[in-house]
Amino acid sequence: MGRSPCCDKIGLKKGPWTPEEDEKLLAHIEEHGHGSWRALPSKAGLQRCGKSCRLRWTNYLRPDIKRGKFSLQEEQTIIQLHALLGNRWSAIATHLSRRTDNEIKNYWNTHLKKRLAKMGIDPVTHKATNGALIGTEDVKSAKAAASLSHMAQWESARLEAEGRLARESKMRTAVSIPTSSHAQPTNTPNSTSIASPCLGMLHAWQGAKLDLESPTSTLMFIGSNSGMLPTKVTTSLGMSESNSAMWKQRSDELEGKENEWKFISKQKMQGLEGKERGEEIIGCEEPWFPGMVSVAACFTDMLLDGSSVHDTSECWGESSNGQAENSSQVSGDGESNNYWSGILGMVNSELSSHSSPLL
DNA sequence: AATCAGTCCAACCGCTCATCC
DNA sequence: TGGATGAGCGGTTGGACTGAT
Repeated sequence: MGRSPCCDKIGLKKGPWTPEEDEKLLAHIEEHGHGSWRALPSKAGLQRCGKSCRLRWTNYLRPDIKRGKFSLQEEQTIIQLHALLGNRWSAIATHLSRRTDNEIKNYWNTHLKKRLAKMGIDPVTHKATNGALIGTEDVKSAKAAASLSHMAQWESARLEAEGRLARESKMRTAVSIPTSSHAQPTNTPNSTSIASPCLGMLHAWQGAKLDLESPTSTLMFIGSNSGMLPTKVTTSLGMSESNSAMWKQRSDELEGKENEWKFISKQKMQGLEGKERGEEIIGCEEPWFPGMVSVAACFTDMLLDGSSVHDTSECWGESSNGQAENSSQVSGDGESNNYWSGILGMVNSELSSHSSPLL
């Protein structure tokens, strides 16, 4: 079963990377792109296996990686997506701004999982460990839980479809980008990792606007399966036209971010410490896409209880300020307590009572 | 100051999937 | 069609770091 480790070859180094190795890898990728990872080490003059080079690049050296503490919104997004997707870190990472799957996985295992467990929530099932749903024990909640499970499958399938679209798009982009020493390395994760946090949702929205029957469209699901399309909602995700413009603008900004590529790489090459430079240049504490979590909260709110579908444009209006107001949004009217409001409320209260390092 | 336990995270390993021939 | 190969993903490990005793 499986192949022998690629690093078993004699003479290949393992373990922590030295600054010199980082510099070699960066310089080579900047000039040539990574091409075949297996062939890269010899071309770059590294005594490493290609796999090790790829991991070092994708998890650490890539200039578009955002480092540092996770914001509250990022935490909430991770929790929500984990409830929907499970340990599919790469899928979760596509919805978080420039975070690597490895970083998200580490953060989940070292912080969020423990925090949920501490609060009496099973980090695997996202249910209270006593088996009862948070805050409720009635039939309605059980129904909602069943609904969540079913809808999570839909969402999972939708995300997979998005992923395929992203990969196809990336391949097309890689082909169309002119190859030169100044071009972004082809076939790197950057083209998607930069834009993906909102592109997934954007695609869903755009797809919904263009084709209401799209299999990857959330609207198709909401509309055709439950018939719950809110009348006040102008798009699948409850986006007003003004917010549509905001999204368009934001996506344009995202594309502009790619232009920072070479600049950031060069600064790293000048011997500046990667972490500091990365934060200084890239790091805006503002969430990459401020509406993301609010939308997710509204979406999951709808997932849990179709009857509670409300004017989701509220979420968009609120989300534009980029603040973490989710708990108030998803907490509902008090009677329709749902899963997310339970989790997010508890997370927020936990954070505030323990003076979270994020605050 | 020394020791220990807990935390954090970069890196590795093994597996699966996709692609090519 | 099936084997070989490349790439990606998720689980796990090990060492550095930090705080408590």
